[in-house]
Amino acid sequence: MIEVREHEWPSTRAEAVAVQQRLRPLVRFDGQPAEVRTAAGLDVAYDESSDELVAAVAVLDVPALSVVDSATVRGRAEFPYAPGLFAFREAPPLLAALRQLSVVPDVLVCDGQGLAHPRRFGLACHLGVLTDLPAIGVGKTPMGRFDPPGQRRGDRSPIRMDGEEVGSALRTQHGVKPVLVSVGHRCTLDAACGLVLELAPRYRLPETTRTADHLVRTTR
DNA sequence: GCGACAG
DNA sequence: ATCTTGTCGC
Repeated sequence: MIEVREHEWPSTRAEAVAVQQRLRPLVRFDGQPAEVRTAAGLDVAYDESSDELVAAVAVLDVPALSVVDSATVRGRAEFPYAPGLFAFREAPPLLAALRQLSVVPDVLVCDGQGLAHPRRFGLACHLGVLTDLPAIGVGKTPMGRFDPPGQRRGDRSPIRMDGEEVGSALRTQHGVKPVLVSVGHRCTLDAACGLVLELAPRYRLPETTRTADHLVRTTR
């Protein structure tokens, strides 16, 4: 079973920023699994009220990409959405879903950013640190700047923020808009991109997030 | 002051 | 995130 690190959930934005700065040094870049046999996709969907939500985790076998475990949780958003503070809204229900898994995945594939974040501590870093599981972020909307990568599957270009490289714009399919990959915890950028390509043999997004996404919209 | 701003 | 028609392509 997944053990979640002792942590606190702030009620104001200023406190939330302080929590990020406190947890940021705990991000590690070593300790990757020798081989990824299972990968978890995580996603959250909201109802009309925008505070009632469904969180889901789907664990897929790698490289078969078959679903080996999953969990869903219904709940309420306790923190308003704010750019840079995304994790305080989505991490609580996602952690609740992760606790329900009977299979501990080798890596968490998060919907959003990892180090490609204003304080280098996006959702993927947050979930990675709190569970101490390897984690990566796969986003659809850029937070940093990058030159368009080549048009072929596998082509990538560095994402930069404040002059430093924080991730990769990765083309998962020919001529399709790239996804934004960044390290969350216990992993390298190269390994993260390699994994995303392995998880996205046919569509733009990894099968992990596609499965989790399908799960949250059929659970409402 | 103005624009930008993961999901 | 969510609100939504038609359209192009496999």
